[in-house]
Amino acid sequence: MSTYSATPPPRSEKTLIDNADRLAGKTLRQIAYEMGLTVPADQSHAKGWIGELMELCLGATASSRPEPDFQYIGVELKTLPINHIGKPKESTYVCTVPLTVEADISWSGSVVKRKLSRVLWLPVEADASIEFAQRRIGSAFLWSPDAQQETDLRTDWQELMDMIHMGEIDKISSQHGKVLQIRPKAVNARALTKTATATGEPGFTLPRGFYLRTSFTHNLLTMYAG
DNA sequence: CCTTGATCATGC
DNA sequence: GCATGATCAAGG
Repeated sequence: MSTYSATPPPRSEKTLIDNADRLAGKTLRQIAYEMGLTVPADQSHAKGWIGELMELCLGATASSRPEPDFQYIGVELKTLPINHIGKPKESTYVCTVPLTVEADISWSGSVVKRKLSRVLWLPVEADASIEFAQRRIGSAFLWSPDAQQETDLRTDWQELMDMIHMGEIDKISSQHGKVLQIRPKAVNARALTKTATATGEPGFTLPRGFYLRTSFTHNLLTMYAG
């Protein structure tokens, strides 16, 4: 995505919020025009476009590294597609699931915890009845997990990672996990990656990702955007 | 209508 | 292939 001018990386949360506030109420078409870009005709071939546009507008820097989008202030950016009744339309991708056994892996050292420790949530209209370019950005809010959310996330993460370390990745379905689930995250269903196995021999399985359930992000909306 | 499993684009 | 940004689309 090339553009006239990317925003400099924010050095404070206030700067980030101020920048996000200036996007609120604007349509994708307006924002794209200001950035010297064109809105894709078909979102099915540009699934991550809104997120990438918002990264440019807000000065995200992490690129494709497993680090927070705003490196100086340790904040992750997540767009949140909202349907016609104000609920999240899709689950939220968090990060890739590590499938090989690694030393000293713990919740406190996990990528899931790091990424979710501080998040700028940016609601975006996503109802099918609204033309893609006419969809508006909503009011962003900064979030950190409260005690209950942290417990739920840690419990799910631990349970899922325990299964992986036991070589049981192929027993994990998307129904595991109260708030955090594991689902495929691959180029297609034939993709393979190395995984731990019960015998300790290397195995191969479909690459997976951690996702937040829509019930979880809906709760965030009611807590912060209500 | 919602969830699950599958998929699209991009940079290394 | 892996990690980022996610949504699509079939079936329950």
